[in-house]
Amino acid sequence: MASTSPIRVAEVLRDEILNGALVPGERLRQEDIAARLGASRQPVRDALRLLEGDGLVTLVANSGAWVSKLSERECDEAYLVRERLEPLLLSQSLPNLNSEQVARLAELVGEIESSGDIETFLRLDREFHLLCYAGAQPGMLSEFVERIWNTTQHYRRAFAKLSDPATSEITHMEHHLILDAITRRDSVQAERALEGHIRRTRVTLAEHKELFS
Amino acid sequence: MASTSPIRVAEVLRDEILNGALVPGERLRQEDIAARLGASRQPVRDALRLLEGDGLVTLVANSGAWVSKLSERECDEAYLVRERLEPLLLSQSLPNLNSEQVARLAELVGEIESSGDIETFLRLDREFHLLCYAGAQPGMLSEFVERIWNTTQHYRRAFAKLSDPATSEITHMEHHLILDAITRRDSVQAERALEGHIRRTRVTLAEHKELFS
DNA sequence: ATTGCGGTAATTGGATACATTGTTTATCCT
DNA sequence: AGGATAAACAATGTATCCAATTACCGCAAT
Repeated sequence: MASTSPIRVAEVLRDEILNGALVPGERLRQEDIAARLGASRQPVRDALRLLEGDGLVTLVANSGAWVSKLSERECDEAYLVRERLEPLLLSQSLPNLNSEQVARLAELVGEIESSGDIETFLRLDREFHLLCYAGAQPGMLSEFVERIWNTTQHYRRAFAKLSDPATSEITHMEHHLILDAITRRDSVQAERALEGHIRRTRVTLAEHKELFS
Repeated sequence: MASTSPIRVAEVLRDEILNGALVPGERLRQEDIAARLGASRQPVRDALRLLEGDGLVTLVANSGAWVSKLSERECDEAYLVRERLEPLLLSQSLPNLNSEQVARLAELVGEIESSGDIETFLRLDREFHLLCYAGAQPGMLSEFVERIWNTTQHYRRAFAKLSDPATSEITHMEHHLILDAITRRDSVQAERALEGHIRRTRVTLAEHKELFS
């Protein structure tokens, strides 16, 4: 079954939002997108509604569409929610993670540590965290978590750009601790390590108000 | 600023889904809705996308739209997420709840206890819980919570229909305990009482697999 | 120089017609 | 009678056009 135009258009726009080609606050004109992606305006409108549902686009009736921005408060809230939901998702995933997945997680921890540029770090970091959750059944919980990852992507990129080496070192240690608990199948410890990692990131992020100008 | 057709159509459909006029699994034909609500098909499609974003409608490309169903597992997951998120939301709300709101909560606890029919109970119960959160800033967290309340509405109705008096008595006591902690502005206790209430509901719900036939 | 108002242009909203896809029904063959 | 295939039908997807709304620009008044 081929996917319909709105879904394809939404995927292109979502990728562009996540990779930084489209930035928060940027205007999205239906006609521009339609011309660029070779569709008519109707499917583009449909696609924008899909992305609105994902929190990535803000539609204003009779005015237009914009890539969504997050205020500092909203970003802090996103991290508070992550602290609550991701350990739960990890606990659901852990019993079902197979040995290949755990081996890949170990590789990722190493690769993240030696990653040289921001984009590689972001990609690997995302892969690590989402792979931790891969053993869980798809559903509302994983949708919420993915939604938060997507809506905070821009701010994680900006944050990574100004992180100092000491903070990066802490991040790497935290990843090791999460991995260790996963490897030992210690769900309680894995949840605690993950919650602490997210909380420490939130607190560190709160020291950089200039990200939200 | 008058709201546009898709938003109005979505509101009507959302109300019908929440009040039980439309039930999970029911087919939603674009032409039927368009004729019934006096719009053309385009705004109806838009509205269905909006409701899809809310989790209330399931769209299948080239096939159609249905009121979403929840499996037993999904419903359990929704309650697990509630256990994590609603105490957080309550903690954000509590400092800002004013005395009128707290007085209304006290009224509601009484009204819920003396409610005679299922629909009144559902309405008041919902009002109680959402009013507990009214002091929090709108954002992702409150959107997630509202989304869960809406997607589980049908199952809460079905559950309320077969609840025995002993379970109802426990529910009323739990409401009292939540109210007491709120009245005293004891955030830690309020969160605990709420988490326990939700968890006990989840566990009780899990004993009724027939709800998910 | 600033503010307010009116008109116009740009863009979005919605209706309608045609295209496409999936399901159902009818027909043919074994 | 049962299965396979083709045609018809129903519903969704998309293109196009007209309607409606908002934002912007220019001009006049203070």
